[in-house]
Amino acid sequence: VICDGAVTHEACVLLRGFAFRQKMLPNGSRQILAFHMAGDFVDLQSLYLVRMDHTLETLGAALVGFIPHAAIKQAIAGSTRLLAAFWRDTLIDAAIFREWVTNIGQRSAYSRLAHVICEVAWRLKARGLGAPDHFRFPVTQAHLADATGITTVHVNRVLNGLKKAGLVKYNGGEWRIPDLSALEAAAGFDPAYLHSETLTV
Amino acid sequence: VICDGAVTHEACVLLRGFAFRQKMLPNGSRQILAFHMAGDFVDLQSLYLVRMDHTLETLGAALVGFIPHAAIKQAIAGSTRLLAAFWRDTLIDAAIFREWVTNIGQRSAYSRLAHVICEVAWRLKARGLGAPDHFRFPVTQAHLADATGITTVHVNRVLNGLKKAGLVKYNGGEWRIPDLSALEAAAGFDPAYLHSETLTV
DNA sequence: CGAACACTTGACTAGAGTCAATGTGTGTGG
DNA sequence: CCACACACATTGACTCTAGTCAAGTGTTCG
Repeated sequence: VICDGAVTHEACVLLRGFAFRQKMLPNGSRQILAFHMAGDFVDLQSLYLVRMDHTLETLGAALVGFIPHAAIKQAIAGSTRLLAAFWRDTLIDAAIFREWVTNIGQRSAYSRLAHVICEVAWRLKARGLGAPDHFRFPVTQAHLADATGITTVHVNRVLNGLKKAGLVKYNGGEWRIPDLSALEAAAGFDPAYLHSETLTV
Repeated sequence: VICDGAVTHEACVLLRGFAFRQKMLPNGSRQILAFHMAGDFVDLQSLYLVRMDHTLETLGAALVGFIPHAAIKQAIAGSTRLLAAFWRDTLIDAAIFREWVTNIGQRSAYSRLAHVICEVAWRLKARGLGAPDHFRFPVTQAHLADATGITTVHVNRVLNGLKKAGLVKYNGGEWRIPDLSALEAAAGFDPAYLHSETLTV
């Protein structure tokens, strides 16, 4: 959707489907920085960070809307509440990055994977997408590998471990989580960082 | 300075010294999320993310100022430029978190350490603190370990490797970098993510 | 049908962790 | 002023998690 290094004059919104942000390294490896789902104001940061420092890509078919920066700035100028909501949105993004740093830096491969799945489950739930224990999330194991900083081979093994432990079931992009709290325990997941508490605007 | 879970009504600024953000995990391990230096508006995010999801701590002696949220909001309401500058600041923080995710997720211990040191060197330079090849940065090896997601023992070994390669010299919080571009090469460092280009307010 | 892609599995390797001991400098109190 | 404690740094020996290499097995799709 938007490439690393690009200079943009409009922000984009994910209307349907999924997307993710990634950085490519000179040595060919890739780090996935975040996953996005329908309803995410994916690129608000471009408002003041005009040159992209990473790439935005969709995860399968998706519908993306673009809004000129000028229009957003005008809307913000007219509404303190809107400003607060938008700024807050970018701050939550940052909070999620912080949690990812922690996830990748401190947890075992097993917990890391569980954590990423928990996050997606929670965020989808918060948005009312999919059932509480069953949702669509079309990632390949290679995506999960690059998101967690482990290799695809190891993702495969660890994911099988999670499956054998009865914590997740997945099949072609369809995920089932029979017992979310058990998965959270395995992940060391604490949803506080998602800041989904009532807005204090 | 501010503890995880706390609810604040003022933001803080680092006037002198250094600080860092960290998350503690239930198992006792700790992840350092960012380092801050004199002049950083350390806690602007608290403006709209009132409950802290991590802890802010100083690195040795430091001077910290507090500004009530109400005062900031008032100032922002009166100046579009100020709003842009502040928002931008939090967005750069997020950009740095993204780079850290990449750093920890994809690079070797050797490059990771080099990368953290490069970042500090660049940010100090941008702010005119210390000489280009010589600065003060009072971290212990344990701090570096928790920042990069490796153990203190391994930090010690890797840091010795960097020292033997002639890339860094350090002594009780004093750092010397004889050849920054060589260190950058070892780190795979690209300063683009710091977004220090001229402000486009 | 065959190419491309995702997933799986096994065997081997290596980078980093763990455990444990020792060194070194600094500050404090008797 | 020395003894001691403490925090930080260093080193060695061993272990283990995760990476690498390589060979399959589906499965989809033109």
